[in-house]
Amino acid sequence: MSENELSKDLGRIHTSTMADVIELRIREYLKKKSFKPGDALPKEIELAEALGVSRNVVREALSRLRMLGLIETKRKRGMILTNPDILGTLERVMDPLIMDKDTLQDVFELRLVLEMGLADLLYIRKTDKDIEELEEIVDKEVESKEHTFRIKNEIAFHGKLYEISGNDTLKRFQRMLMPVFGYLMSTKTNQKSGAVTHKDLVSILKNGTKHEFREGMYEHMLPHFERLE
Amino acid sequence: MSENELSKDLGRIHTSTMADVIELRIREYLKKKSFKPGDALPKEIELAEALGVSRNVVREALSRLRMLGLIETKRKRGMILTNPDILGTLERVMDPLIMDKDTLQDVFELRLVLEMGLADLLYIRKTDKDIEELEEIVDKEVESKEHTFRIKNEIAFHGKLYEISGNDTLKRFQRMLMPVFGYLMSTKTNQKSGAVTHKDLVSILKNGTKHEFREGMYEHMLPHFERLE
DNA sequence: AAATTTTATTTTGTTCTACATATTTACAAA
DNA sequence: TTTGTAAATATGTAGAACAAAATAAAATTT
Repeated sequence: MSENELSKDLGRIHTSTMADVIELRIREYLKKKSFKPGDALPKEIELAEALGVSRNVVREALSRLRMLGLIETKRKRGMILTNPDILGTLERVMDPLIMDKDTLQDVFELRLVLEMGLADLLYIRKTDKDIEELEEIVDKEVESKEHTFRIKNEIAFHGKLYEISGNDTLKRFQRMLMPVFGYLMSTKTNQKSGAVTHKDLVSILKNGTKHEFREGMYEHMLPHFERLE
Repeated sequence: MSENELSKDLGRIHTSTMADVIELRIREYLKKKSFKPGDALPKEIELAEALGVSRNVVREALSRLRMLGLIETKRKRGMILTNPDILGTLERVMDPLIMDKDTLQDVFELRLVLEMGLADLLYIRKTDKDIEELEEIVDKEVESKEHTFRIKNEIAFHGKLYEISGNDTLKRFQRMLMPVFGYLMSTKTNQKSGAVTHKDLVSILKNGTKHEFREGMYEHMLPHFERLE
């Protein structure tokens, strides 16, 4: 692996392809001209000629922007700028099996941070109906001790919390983080959960203070936090 | 805008292009065959033939995967799967000027959640040197009351907090959220900050408890939280 | 004159061919 | 064993061509 060492020391040369360049140029162009959603972009041929590349290259770049949700194209009408789906691309790459170890750990911690920071939104937006639904979820917990059920229930409980937050982006984000979290859990031996149970958390959310909830959540997550350093 | 209303009610028809389909198919293929980073992909022509489309379409799809950091290609060696840069694409679309209102609000709240959930990591990882650096930052605050300086300083302070968290992904994520936050701040009239200052927070982080820090951060952010509902 | 149908036009979507370029592989030479 | 050279090969880029869809314009009917 001395070759790898060497390339690390020298720094890999990064010969970017035309599509890379053009993608950037177009994005810069849109920003510079302060395009807003709904505005029409130049035609493919115009872009190709203006940039001095083939239509093929332009299309590869545009294909990327289309994936990002930055633009939409209609057969004859041309292309228009659109509100991007900011999490759409994240979903494509958030796969624990292909992520490097450090990022995996980062995402694990990110989830803990989110969970701990959720309390304020919850206490602003929780309703009686939400509490009822949470109670339903935790009531089912005592019924089964089966492993697969426990996981499902874990997901249901925490998922519901994010739902209560009333923040769709946050909720979707959490749904993406879940597989990563689950993957790491499955690789680690010690899986015991904290002293504070889901049932306890619901009880606090119903009658306790925000501060108590935060402390409870911390205790609930304690085994995870204790592993950090 | 009744047309827009109508299309919203009916649900937009989603005529996906070949590149969309092929991109998905290739991603599914990689997952199904459980490709790992370093594994070589089939050649472009092989993919094109196997999928029954032109090489061009395949290239548009591959161009997307290349942008996601999922694959890397070398001139003759072919393509290999790589550890994707999970935040790379987020950076491309996290622009307050083109995001829709709801997402903007979601991201605003997301930042509050992160900030509130940060305490645990901070208390696990803070060092004396970190505290010193924070003190340096807040010391500069009293010097100038200029608007641009205040913003810069705000960024420096909160940025340093994320740095202390020792989580690169989190830090990078925060850096992306910053412009969104800044944009929303500039549009809102009431910009007064909380009763707890940066200086107070540093003092707590130095000598106080985790719990006190959380309460302090909440007070610091109070004007933002009060706007929520 | 207004409404409808037909035709023409335009722009993206897709395919195909061709060639340039870089890099591996194999082989030859020092 | 190392270095240099040539052949092979996969990707990168270009260009032409046509299909398909949606608009705009023209022609027709009412």
